[in-house]
Amino acid sequence: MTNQLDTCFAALSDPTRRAVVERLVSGPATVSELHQTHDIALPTFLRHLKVLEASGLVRSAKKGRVRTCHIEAAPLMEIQGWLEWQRRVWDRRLDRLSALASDIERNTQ
Amino acid sequence: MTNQLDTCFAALSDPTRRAVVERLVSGPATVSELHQTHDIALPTFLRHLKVLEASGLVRSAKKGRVRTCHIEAAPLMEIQGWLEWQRRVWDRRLDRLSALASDIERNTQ
DNA sequence: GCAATACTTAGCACTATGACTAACCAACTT
DNA sequence: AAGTTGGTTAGTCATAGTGCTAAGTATTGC
Repeated sequence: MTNQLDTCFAALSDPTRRAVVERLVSGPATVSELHQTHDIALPTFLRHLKVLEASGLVRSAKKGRVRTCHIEAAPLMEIQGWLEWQRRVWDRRLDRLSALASDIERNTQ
Repeated sequence: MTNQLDTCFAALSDPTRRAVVERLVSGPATVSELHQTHDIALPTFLRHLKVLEASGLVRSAKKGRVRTCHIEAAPLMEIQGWLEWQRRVWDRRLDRLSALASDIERNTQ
């Protein structure tokens, strides 16, 4: 069961790939444009792009000999959703704890 | 430069480890409690816990022979922050695009 | 003190990841 | 048509990650 969250989190665990995402949120770019700012061999960089595509975070299309990449919002939102869920549970727990604390305070007065 | 984001995203890319986080947001638990619900060998499971600790997402303390784990909110918030940042840039871009679209519409009328 | 409990360490196997080079293909340019 | 550009494939290497078993340590309970 290889989840979308699995591959997305994995994709974002690499600084090169996060940099690509950071670039793509402000608009599409070609492979060479993206590659320019990274000091690694092109084939290596391409593998990073493939990881991003496999995760669904990035899509691309080839026109002539140029491949243009753009970001896909949905997977990012899925991650946000997961985090939001954790935060909610966490917050509820803190609430319970502080409620408990005031209870104790009241009873000891 | 091994970033906190690197290790946190990597930690969360594994379903076993995400399950641990999901469990810990609702309160601390011991190693065996956490292990119970996972069908893997204890040493293997312990390595997952170590990955979580190394990332800063989980802290633990040993009392007697029992180790109790709890979650740390800060790293989760750092991830949320990064995502939020991407979303903001992305949204701004969409705004610019739709503004451009209405400009064109106006000019062609 | 002996046994059970709760981890912990060490070591092995296998797969996956991230880097490289070399060579290749396909589409523009001149 | 020949060369340049933009991307791709294939193959190698080293390291890191995930699973296991077996054996060890340190508390706790009887």
